[in-house]
Amino acid sequence: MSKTVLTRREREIMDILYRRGKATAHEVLEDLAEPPSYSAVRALLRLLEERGHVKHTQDGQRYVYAPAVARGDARKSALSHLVKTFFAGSVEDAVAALVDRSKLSPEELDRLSKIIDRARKEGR
Amino acid sequence: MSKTVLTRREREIMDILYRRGKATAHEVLEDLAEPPSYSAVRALLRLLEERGHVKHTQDGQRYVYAPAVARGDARKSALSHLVKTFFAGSVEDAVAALVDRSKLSPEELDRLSKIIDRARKEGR
DNA sequence: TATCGCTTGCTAATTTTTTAGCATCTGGCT
DNA sequence: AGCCAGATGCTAAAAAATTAGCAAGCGATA
Repeated sequence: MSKTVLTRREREIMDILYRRGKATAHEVLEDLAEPPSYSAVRALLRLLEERGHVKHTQDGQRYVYAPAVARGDARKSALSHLVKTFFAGSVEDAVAALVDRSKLSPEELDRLSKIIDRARKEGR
Repeated sequence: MSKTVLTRREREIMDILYRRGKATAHEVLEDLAEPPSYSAVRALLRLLEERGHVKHTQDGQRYVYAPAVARGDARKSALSHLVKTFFAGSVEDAVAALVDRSKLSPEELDRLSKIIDRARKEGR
């Protein structure tokens, strides 16, 4: 398993890739808050690829980068880390914080109820 | 505003502090997966304090460190970052993933239903 | 074909992070 | 008093990350 702990810039770039799904070096550069040079971004992407965090496909003459691990898996591990770190492992508390903190529309709340009901059924 | 992006070690240490609430340098060292020297940990803690991420209180002759920003605020910002990055801003999707991914007991599911009901009432 | 605009590959230098080690202080114990 | 254990402060060295710059390839187009 490759090193899971990323450096600052690496983390920033991975986040952008997860947000966009995929991106060229230029697009990554655009999204960086305090952008370094274009060269620096390319170098980082190359490094990330070397370490297995990212893969690229060729589109015409340029590279399009995407996270190497599926969005779903990344979500799972990010969630589990967050729950462990900030909510002492309590999923319930985490959900509560999410729901409380954001103004959800009645429709969204209904859908959440459904999700919970479904979990209840699947559970037995 | 102090720099919000932490280095690798800094992030690791902050996570430990959030998990434990507070900790001495020794305790932080214990929890680190690939621990450096005790000196290194102390140096990092000092740095983190200097940059305002951490504060310490004195207990007898040793320092007890704790995150400088309240757990609640840290939760909020971690959640919001995660939702933005991995769920395209959809709180609903994030909650769904949390619920799906973890085996919750019927009691927990009931409590979640209540949380949602409450949000519904507060919403109008 | 000549050249412009875009790309990548690579290298080397700078900056930042990370680390260890030593000096020092304090409190308890013999 | 003298000594030990355990703590901090500080500094300098080592390692890693971050960056810029240059060489070179490719395709479009004048």
